[in-house]
Amino acid sequence: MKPLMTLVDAGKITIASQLTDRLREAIVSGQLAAGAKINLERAREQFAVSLSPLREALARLISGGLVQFEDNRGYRVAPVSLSNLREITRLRKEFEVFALRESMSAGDIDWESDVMRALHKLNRCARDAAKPSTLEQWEASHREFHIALISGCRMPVLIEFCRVLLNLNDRYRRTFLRATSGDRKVGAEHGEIAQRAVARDVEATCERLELHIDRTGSNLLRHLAGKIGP
Amino acid sequence: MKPLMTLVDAGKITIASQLTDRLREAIVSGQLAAGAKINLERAREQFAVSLSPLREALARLISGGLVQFEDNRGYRVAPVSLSNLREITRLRKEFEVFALRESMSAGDIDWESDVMRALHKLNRCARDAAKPSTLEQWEASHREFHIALISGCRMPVLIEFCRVLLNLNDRYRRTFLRATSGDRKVGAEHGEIAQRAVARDVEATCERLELHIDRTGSNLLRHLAGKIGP
DNA sequence: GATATGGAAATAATCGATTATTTCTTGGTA
DNA sequence: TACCAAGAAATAATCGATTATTTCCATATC
Repeated sequence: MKPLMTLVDAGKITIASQLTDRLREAIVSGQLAAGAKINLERAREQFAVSLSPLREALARLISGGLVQFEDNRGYRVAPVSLSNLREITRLRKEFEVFALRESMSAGDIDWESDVMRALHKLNRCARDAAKPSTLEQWEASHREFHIALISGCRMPVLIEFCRVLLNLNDRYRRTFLRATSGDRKVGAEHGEIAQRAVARDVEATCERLELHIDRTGSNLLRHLAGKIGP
Repeated sequence: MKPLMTLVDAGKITIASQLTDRLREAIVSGQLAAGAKINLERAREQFAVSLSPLREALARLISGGLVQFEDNRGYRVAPVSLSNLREITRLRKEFEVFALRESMSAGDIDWESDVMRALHKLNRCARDAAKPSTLEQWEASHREFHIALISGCRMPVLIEFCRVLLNLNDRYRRTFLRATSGDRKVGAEHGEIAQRAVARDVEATCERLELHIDRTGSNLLRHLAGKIGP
């Protein structure tokens, strides 16, 4: 019996599960390059694990769209493309706005509180381009904020879909927009969306989220086109 | 070199990949009961495979929503519930209709042809309750038809999401509606949707697909409530 | 020169055995 | 009886070694 332990770490215990998180982070952060072949032997050494948990972790990442697989040819990091980024942006608008609308209709006080908590945490994250750990912290808080917004909808499958889209989107931002300074507008947008969401100002909130996703998506597309287009 | 082989089977070669398909089919067909724990040792024997490909196949199925996993407690078949079925129906309406609308806007002649081909194949499937293989064939054709409808949208991520929802939905139908006779109305609905889709009669098509999903969903809900409710 | 062929090296896939963790059972105690 | 602890059995997780497949390269052939 180790109930305290369980409560304290509450996290992934097995190698395969830890590795799943580490690999996802490595891909989303751009540490593992888009489109790159994943050599099992080298990955095994790099992450200091054995083959079985490595394969299991990679298998789990396939349907998140971050890893591709082909029989007898192994695993590779999913490539990036303009069309993929366009689709992700389009789907985020469709799915997240739908989920947010549901949240405002079904969310209770706990949901409202979670949104405000996530907003506060996000606002308190100081991004210091010199310290990568602060960037990672901001990314985590940012993802949590967007998930918190839609978590009132009580649709676990939908939330999971949105989480997948957020991961895919974050990879583009972290890989191709790394140096960007904190873009003042974004912070203000988050605050306004959160405020109006808990106030159940449905149409205005949805409109603003859609605009927010669109604006950040277009910004990303511009940068990406500059890097892989010409 | 085996180019002919590759062309002929064009399919899954490794044990892990074949097993992924077999396990998905076993779950969707109800052969593996919803909510049931998956004992690795017994599964290993039942499917006559070794542990590594078994774990890898199960890992791949997690994010399709058919398999759940917990560290050190292993894998289990995802449970069914009224709320889960309600969510799936809701999401299918939202996303399949969205994808169909896009298809009608972006689909080319190949898309139209695929739709008509899938419709024809589906119509030619005679369901004989005495012959399970005919039921399986119908299921495959039915899934293919719904995928063909939305495949014109050119959004691979969205198509994959819809495929996941279709799998989840099919499990409910195959598990809780097995004995149902061919329900005449459904066949007519498919035909009408396909015809109007290729005619780009956007609003009428979307309306009918939404109704189709809603009707089959409600029917399922009724049956399911009768079996697990009281 | 382009293309095919054979074999070696690299890599992926699988297996059987071992280790770690959980679950079950039994016996003790308040 | 209800609760707890210790040991045993069952099960999950991991490892190292083996097998199968692909990729690469040198050579031969047209």
